[in-house]
Amino acid sequence: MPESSNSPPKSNSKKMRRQEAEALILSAAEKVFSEAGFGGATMQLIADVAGLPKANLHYYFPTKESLYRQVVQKIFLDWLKAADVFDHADGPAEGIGAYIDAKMEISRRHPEGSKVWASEVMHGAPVIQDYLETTLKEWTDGRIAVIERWIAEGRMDAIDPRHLLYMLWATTQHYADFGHQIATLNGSTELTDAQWQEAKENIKRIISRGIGARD
Amino acid sequence: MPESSNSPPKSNSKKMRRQEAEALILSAAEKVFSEAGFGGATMQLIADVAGLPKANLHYYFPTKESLYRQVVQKIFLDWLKAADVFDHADGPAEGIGAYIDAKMEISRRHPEGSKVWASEVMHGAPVIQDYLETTLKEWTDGRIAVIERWIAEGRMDAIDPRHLLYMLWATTQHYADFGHQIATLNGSTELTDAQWQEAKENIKRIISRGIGARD
DNA sequence: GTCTATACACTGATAGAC
DNA sequence: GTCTATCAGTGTATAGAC
Repeated sequence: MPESSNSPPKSNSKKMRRQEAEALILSAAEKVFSEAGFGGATMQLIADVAGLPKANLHYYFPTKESLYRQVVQKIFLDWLKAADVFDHADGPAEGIGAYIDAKMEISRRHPEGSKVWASEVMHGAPVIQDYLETTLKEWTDGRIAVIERWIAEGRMDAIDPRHLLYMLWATTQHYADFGHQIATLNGSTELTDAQWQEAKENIKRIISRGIGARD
Repeated sequence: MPESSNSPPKSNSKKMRRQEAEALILSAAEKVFSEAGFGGATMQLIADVAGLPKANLHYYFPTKESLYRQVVQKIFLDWLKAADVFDHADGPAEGIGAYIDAKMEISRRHPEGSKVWASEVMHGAPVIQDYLETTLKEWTDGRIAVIERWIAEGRMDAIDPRHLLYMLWATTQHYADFGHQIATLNGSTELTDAQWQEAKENIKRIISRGIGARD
């Protein structure tokens, strides 16, 4: 056995260290990109947050843009996965309610990702334009079909599904993207558990009644 | 009359030129800041868009940050002024409906301003934190009082005014801040007049019914 | 007031020792 | 694989001619 390239322990260990390093860098990058934007973020600052020398970042991610691209991709996939609750529901109040809960939980637990996504889209989606045109468009069309079925079945009013989805995205992501403004208006304090609960309940109630959900 | 500092024509002419130049620069800066973010924007690019040499920008605005500050301030004031329709209304459906119309019109006509504002808040409002704590807080408290009066008068359901306002801001500004995503999902075409009208009607209908407006 | 030329700092990226 | 030292390029800001 002259070949050692397949020896499991060493290979695994190497892969592990690489994955750990990449995850560490991606996490630091998400934080810095969300706070400073792509242009305002520096590789030096990301390296400092990750606790690594700057050159290591360029070893794992050749350019600043490639690092940013992976950050945005990771956010997009997490976000899509969490959105699947939409399908496992009988009617609009249940499905949309679960979707609001899921998205509000993301806004609360991972506001950085939401901000990076918002910033990317606001600047014309230079990096993830293809995702918008393919994956996001397909997901959206699928959800529109579900909503149209609910309408056809008389389970909710005849609301334009597209504008309903935009309202759901806007309202839930607002609590992440504009979290600083909300906290300031809240007496410069982060929302409490109870206030997050109130926010969810208010949104679900307004939208559920607003679309005439009857499930 | 040895003093000529008060001579109206010359003084006016000078002031006019200064105001014109400042307005030109502010307009170019708003555009560039909204497309590239504060960190991504360069004084050179703003100068090119304005059609002026770079040094002229520093003559009218000493630093990049001072220029950015004035852009954000201008947006904030325009936005506050347009929000006053809230008060000249008898009930929630009329007042909130007019507010939605006004904010959607801003999103449509001045999406750049909305994006700059969003970016500023997302990055922790480093420049306009004091506005959030004073002017915006006062405006918000005033509108909360109006909504609470409507609730007390039985003109709408007992919705938390704060979360209702956040929903209004989120939904209307989404059409500016995420306009690129919406256009992409619209077949890579900007929304037509009719689609903007549909958006407004859908939002007003969902929210008006969602809060049980009875005016 | 306006513009050209330039100073000075910083950034992304890399070379090369370990 | 990891890190120090460094380069080339670009950014803000200013000095000084006009």
